[in-house]
Amino acid sequence: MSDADQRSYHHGDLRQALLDRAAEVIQSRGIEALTLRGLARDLKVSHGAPNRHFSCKADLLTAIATEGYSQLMRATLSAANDVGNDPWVRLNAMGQGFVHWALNNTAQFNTTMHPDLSLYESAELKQATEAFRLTIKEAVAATQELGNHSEEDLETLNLFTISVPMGAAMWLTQKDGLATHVKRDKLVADLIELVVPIRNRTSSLTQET
Amino acid sequence: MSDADQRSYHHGDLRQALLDRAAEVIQSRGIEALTLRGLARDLKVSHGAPNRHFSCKADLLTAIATEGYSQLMRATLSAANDVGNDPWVRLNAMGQGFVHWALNNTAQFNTTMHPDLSLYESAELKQATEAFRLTIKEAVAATQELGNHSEEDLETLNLFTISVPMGAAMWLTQKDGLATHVKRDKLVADLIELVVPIRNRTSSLTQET
DNA sequence: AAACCAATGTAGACAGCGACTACATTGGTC
DNA sequence: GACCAATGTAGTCGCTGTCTACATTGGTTT
Repeated sequence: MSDADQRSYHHGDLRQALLDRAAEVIQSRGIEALTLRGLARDLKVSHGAPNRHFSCKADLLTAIATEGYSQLMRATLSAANDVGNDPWVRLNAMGQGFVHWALNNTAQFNTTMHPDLSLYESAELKQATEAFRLTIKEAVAATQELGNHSEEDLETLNLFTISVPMGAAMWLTQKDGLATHVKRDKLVADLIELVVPIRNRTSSLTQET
Repeated sequence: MSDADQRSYHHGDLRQALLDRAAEVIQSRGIEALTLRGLARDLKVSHGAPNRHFSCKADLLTAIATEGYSQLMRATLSAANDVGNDPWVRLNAMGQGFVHWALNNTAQFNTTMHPDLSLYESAELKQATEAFRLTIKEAVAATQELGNHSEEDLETLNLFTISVPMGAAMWLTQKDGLATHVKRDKLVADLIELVVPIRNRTSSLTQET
């Protein structure tokens, strides 16, 4: 027996191990092929062990989705904070951050957006979803106050701004997606530029005066 | 026994009946809750009957998705043909047609975009997907030739144009989506206007001269 | 009209799965 | 050291997908 097999009766962090392994399975064989018993086999625990952490399969998927929205929010906010205080530049970065997170975490992204989960009515997932939406909405509102599509209804502008990264992520994460891997970063940058233009422009902070 | 029960040994059109019932089940209980045996029970046929038309569950979902892309293409082309020959006006109508089809056929839309299906590698689905993409791409190219974002790469512009309806459909078809039912049509129209503006503008066909 | 046959339905079997139960082991707390 | 909640194990049940053998049908060929 190798050292790896010398586990104690308790796994230690089975919950996180299940989440991690689930993402791998979804990535390679799809959400439908994910089974709690399969995860248990992969992690060398009994078939009932996963139920101690997730009451059912939908509960596991919901946990992945909740974490997905949380990571998505962190990724977008992190991208914004990397580029300073200009609301336009920040919003642009957030759009790119959204798409890049989706492309780098395909399985989690797909699970996060799985339409079945809204039927499960999880309070945690709902909260995470709302928190993310609010983050985007505030960023959009900040640019609108500076004159970005100032004549548009905020709801419309918000939907527009969030639809482009979402739609792009949907198309690009598909197999045989619309773009090759090489030019992906430039494509994403050019795409978001069409929604939140920041090139050939002095800082809005100076324009603001 | 009622007349409805006086069926012959053969169903008549079990395949289409399965597809229709599947959409209903997905709508009300989600893709994960869809079972071939459940469909068989609902349609009063034996549990093995669905296998004569769909070799497995993935095959059924793929058929729904294939039909979904086909309907999506017809819906967008139909919307374009309703508004004449101006490429901008047509593309605008196609965007709205996309979103409206998704909102009116939520279950089919969700199934059509199900990420698992790309793992199944169906030739028919691939063909339907490509046909739809080509339809959009040609419409985008037609507007670009008339000067719509003429400086942009066609691939970027295509992704932009198709991402907005896709992203909007994803958000709006979710439970607790971003918009209420009443203002939905106006919201969609305003949204697409941001991507393919046609208001306050004379016909591009006259501008073309 | 009778024979034929591919399409389509039925019935049974099997392994795998989700979900539940009773029981076992652990580590921390009084 | 006793206790106990958290966590893992093992067994069971009904349901599912999928396969196989068999039954029924309608259309085609002769």
